[in-house]
Amino acid sequence: MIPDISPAAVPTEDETALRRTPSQKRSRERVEHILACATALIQEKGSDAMRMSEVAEKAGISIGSLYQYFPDKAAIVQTLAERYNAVCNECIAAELAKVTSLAELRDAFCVLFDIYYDMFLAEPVMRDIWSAMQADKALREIDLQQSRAGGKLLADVWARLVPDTPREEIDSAAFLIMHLGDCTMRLAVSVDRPEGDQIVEAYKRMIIRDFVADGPGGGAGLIDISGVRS
Amino acid sequence: MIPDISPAAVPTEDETALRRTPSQKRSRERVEHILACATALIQEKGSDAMRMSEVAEKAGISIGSLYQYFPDKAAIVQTLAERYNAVCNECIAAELAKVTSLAELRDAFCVLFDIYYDMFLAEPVMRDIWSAMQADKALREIDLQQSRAGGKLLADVWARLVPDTPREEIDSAAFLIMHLGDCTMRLAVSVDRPEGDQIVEAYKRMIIRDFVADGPGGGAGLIDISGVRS
DNA sequence: TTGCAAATGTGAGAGATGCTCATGTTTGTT
DNA sequence: AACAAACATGAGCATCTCTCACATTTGCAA
Repeated sequence: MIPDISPAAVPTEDETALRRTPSQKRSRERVEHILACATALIQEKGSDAMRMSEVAEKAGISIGSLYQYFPDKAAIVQTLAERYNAVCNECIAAELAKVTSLAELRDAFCVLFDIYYDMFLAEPVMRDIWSAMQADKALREIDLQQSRAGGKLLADVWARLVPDTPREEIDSAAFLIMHLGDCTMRLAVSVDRPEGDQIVEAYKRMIIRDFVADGPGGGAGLIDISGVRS
Repeated sequence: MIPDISPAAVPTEDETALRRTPSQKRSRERVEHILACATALIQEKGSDAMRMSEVAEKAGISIGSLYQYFPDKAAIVQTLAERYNAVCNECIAAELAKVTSLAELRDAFCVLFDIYYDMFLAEPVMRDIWSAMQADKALREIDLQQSRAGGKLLADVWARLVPDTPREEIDSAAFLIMHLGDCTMRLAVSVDRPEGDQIVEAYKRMIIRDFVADGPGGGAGLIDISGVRS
């Protein structure tokens, strides 16, 4: 049920963080191998404690070869992050593709966040990488872009279901929902299991209210509710 | 309106991160001075780029004296973070103290998040410190504790207003609300101004629905809503 | 097959930074 | 005045990221 998220499962797309695009087969495999070794080391001791010399040693290559492809340590983290993000976006797009009503949107979100939660639980490396990204200004930008990308997917669907709402408001609400979804998942996996489950459920309930078609402010609760002071 | 949040304004409380508790007046002042200089450097270039040698130089002391009081670089960040957190908790407590109804709770939250947002806008150092904390496992724990502390303040008030709700559910919902409030603020100050304002407003609307006394699921929306699949 | 340029591989070491420790100085107390 | 405890110092150790001059391999054309 959880999508395969291992580095090997997500082949080279953009890889904007690479220093040189490997053209020969040997070096293309090498890049994959480096990423796999780095992932293992991050899982073992965390990306902060992971040393570039260790990555090279584990991959059976020299430190110089490592830097041939990755301009710095952050580039490894960035590449892994982009691959994880791509997987997440595919999940989101797949789940939203079926939606044709607010009720379905509600259901899709429940499923989506369950998958998301399971992915985070199964892949501690994802958490570590996110932490590492927060410390670096350039990498933080990537995290924002990811929330924006997910938000756009949601906003496109949502806008069709509530056509009379200003697109700008939908956009920022969708952006916020996706970003806080991320935050919730990371919070949930940071605490012990039963509490983490409760937290995910609480977030789902919170968001779902904004997709409910009936009731006051129906379908646009997050976007426009009367009686709220600005 | 924004509380004074400069290091000097929040005198020594616990300072659990200090290596040695300064007993003489000279060294107590020195610790304050170190923190002030560190704050200035973080504001100038970020905590990651801040060098321990720079802190010592700016404070006019030797590198050895610096390490006399702070066991490592993270301890400086931690001390500043604890002080900021203390200020935030005082704000929360002050705002919640007046609350005697769900409607007042709703208003208190609007005010609280406005203050919070202004604080983040006025103090870029707070953002930087939070980023630095995320990269370090021990410091991340402090961030969680902060959300828990704020959540407890909220839960105590909330539990009185909806007495028939299981305390456990209130706790995790309150924890989540405070934590996501933090996340929202940091998101809001990471984007350009008008969008940041919209994001804060959207979060307030989202949370407020759960404090609204009338309407379906009134007063406990986040905690228990019928028809939600688990 | 041979020759050659481009691609790839190598690792010693330069440069930078967090932090220690042996030693010197100041403070408060008797 | 004498002494212990607190405080201050900075050269230097340990560690880590990343570079660069040089060696090797690959793909391809003659």
